[in-house]
Amino acid sequence: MPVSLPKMSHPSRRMDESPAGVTIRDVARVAGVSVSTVSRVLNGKEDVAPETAATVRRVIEELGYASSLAARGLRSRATRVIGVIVQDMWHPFISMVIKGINEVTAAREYDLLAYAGARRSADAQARWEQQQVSQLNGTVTDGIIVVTPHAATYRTSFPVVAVDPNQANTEFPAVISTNRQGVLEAMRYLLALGHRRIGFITGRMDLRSAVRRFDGYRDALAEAGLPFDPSLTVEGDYTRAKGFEGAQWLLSQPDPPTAIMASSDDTALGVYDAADRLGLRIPDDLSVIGFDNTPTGALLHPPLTTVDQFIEKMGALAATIILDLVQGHPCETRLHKVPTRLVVRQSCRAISSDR
Amino acid sequence: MPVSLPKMSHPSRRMDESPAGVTIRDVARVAGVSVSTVSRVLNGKEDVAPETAATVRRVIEELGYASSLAARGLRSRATRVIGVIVQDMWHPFISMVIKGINEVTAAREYDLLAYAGARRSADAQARWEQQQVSQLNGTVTDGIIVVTPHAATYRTSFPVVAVDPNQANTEFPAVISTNRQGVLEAMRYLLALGHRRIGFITGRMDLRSAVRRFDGYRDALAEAGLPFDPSLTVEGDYTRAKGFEGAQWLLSQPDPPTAIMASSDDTALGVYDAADRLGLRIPDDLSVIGFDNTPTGALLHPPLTTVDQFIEKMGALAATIILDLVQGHPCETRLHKVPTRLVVRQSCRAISSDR
DNA sequence: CAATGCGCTGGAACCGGTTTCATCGAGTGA
DNA sequence: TCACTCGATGAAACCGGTTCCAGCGCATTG
Repeated sequence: MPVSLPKMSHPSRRMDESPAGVTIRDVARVAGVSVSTVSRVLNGKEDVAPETAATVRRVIEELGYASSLAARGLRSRATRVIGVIVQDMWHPFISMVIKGINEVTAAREYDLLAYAGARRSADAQARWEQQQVSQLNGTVTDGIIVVTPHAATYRTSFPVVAVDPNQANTEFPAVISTNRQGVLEAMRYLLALGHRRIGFITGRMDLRSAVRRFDGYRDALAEAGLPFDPSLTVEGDYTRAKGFEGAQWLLSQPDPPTAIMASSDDTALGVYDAADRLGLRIPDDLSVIGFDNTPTGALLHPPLTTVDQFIEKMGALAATIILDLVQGHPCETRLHKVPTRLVVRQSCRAISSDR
Repeated sequence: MPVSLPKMSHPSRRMDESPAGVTIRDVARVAGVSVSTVSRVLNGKEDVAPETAATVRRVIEELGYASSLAARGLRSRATRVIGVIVQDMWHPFISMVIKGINEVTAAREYDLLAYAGARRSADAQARWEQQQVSQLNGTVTDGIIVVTPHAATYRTSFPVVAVDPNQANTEFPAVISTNRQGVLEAMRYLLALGHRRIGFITGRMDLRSAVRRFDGYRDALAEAGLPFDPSLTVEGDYTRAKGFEGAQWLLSQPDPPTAIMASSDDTALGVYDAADRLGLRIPDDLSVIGFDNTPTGALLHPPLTTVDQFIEKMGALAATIILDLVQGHPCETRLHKVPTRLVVRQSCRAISSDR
């Protein structure tokens, strides 16, 4: 080993500062082998002498070395990482999707990386989303799952799957739930209980899911031969506050509804608030159905009847698809629908026959 | 432009496949400039002719180019990304911490990247955590916030902050809440209401936070001159199920407690379950206090009195610290405490004087 | 008119890994 | 003994960017 090498390297690595931590070259130097050999040991290649491998492994342990994710992915197109691009990591829906994703990725020994950007204007969001996909992929992740409400109309050269996208026809595979069908079944249940005046509070109508749920409401009325009464529908945005507002308006009309179909559990929560404020008892004076089946719904008094859209299952399905895609199996179908199911609890009651 | 270049590049980039998407070299070639110039435009350097910059920007737009996060971070030590290392991204506590972090990072125009690993054995977890910190840093992120219950005793050369760490003395700055003080104040409240037999359900006792809360319980008793009765304490693990079990055991004792201090809101939820099962009414027959102030606590019947530990604020504080660290401002104090506050709702009642 | 300065640009080194290719030494069969 | 094979290893190219440095053309100045 030349004398000049330590002289050059020590001052710059030990004394001054080590901004990048310990690198593969440090390991190679200490172990007295080349970087190639260290790399081979790291990746478990066959043709390394056992005792050499042992030495290298010991040095790696001593120095606390870990290979840089970025540098690795740069050359060899295979990090074992799946990326998820979201807006709000803490939102219950997204949180549950991520949980579902993680269960699948963890089982197949992939790591999970969720990316949330600094808040931007609404129109910049779509471009940003595409940017992130490009930024992460080809370098940091093997495939990406997009869970933002914004469109996904651009094309990419690497695996991407969308969960609950805004557009119906995306360029890449999408996982959605049967929004229309879910509301349809909930409505049939209410109609079977004898309800005829059923109020509806919409979701964020710029989102496709909200539109489809509204479709389900109207289709159910048509199916039952009831007219669509616009005064029984108010616009919401999936939030509790809007649910409260909307329900209060609906229930203070001259001929108020006997049941309210809410577009989300949060919205249903707002309906509970309004009923409480107006002195109405659920389900005696008012039947309520939500949508999502979030954990809190079961805790309400009375427990909320709701449409389960199996959010975790959507995430799990998206993860399965992306992993198949990553491993080269092409995806046959573009649109994957996860069926919804009505969860009957105690927030609805059959209407008395005197009406 | 030589004829051979397009001939060489087209088949390999357009026809066959483009695994890496469009690179900076593609942009340079199409725009007729060097990669250096494209890089300068990307980073908004001054000394580029306006018309050249405009051309490059147009080409970037046309090709939908986005620079690779990994490659960029490799050379220039500055991605505007903060990393968060967690176990379960969907856990309410962690979810709220992330929300708090994101509010600060977004305001200062940093992106956020949460990393969750494939599930590993408990002992492998600590090593894994250190691995991830090394993997991400120096390449992908500028600084890292660790939000895992596991220790954090290793040393690093780059900015790391821990939230609610298991160990009291970590190598790097930590953000914790005043667990002992929080229970202490809750207990004073119960004692002021006249309760003398107060049950306690612990958290996961391998976690420091649980130990400190237990300390608060005993200190409050000592302060009031009451003896510590071991039969009034049962071990839990922060979950609803254990809360149910523990409360059921406590309440079926010969001389049951009139109030139960639960180590978490989830645990308190289990206490509600047990009370319901045993036909006890809250707060008439039993007073309950939780810890955390999760959103669901306010939805319970009756609304849960609990100790707010300002989880979001903990995240925000951690983010502030890490950003200061990243920007070179050294951190004066090691341990940052976020004070707790008692949130009084309707799950407690003054005990009748006949006892 | 030559020298200097300046705005702009391209070439090349570099970041930390992986991968291909070449080399070296030992064992083996003719 | 020599050519050949084969396992183990090191040197160098490469991934996609950034940044340092040199060079070019042109205007200014002594």
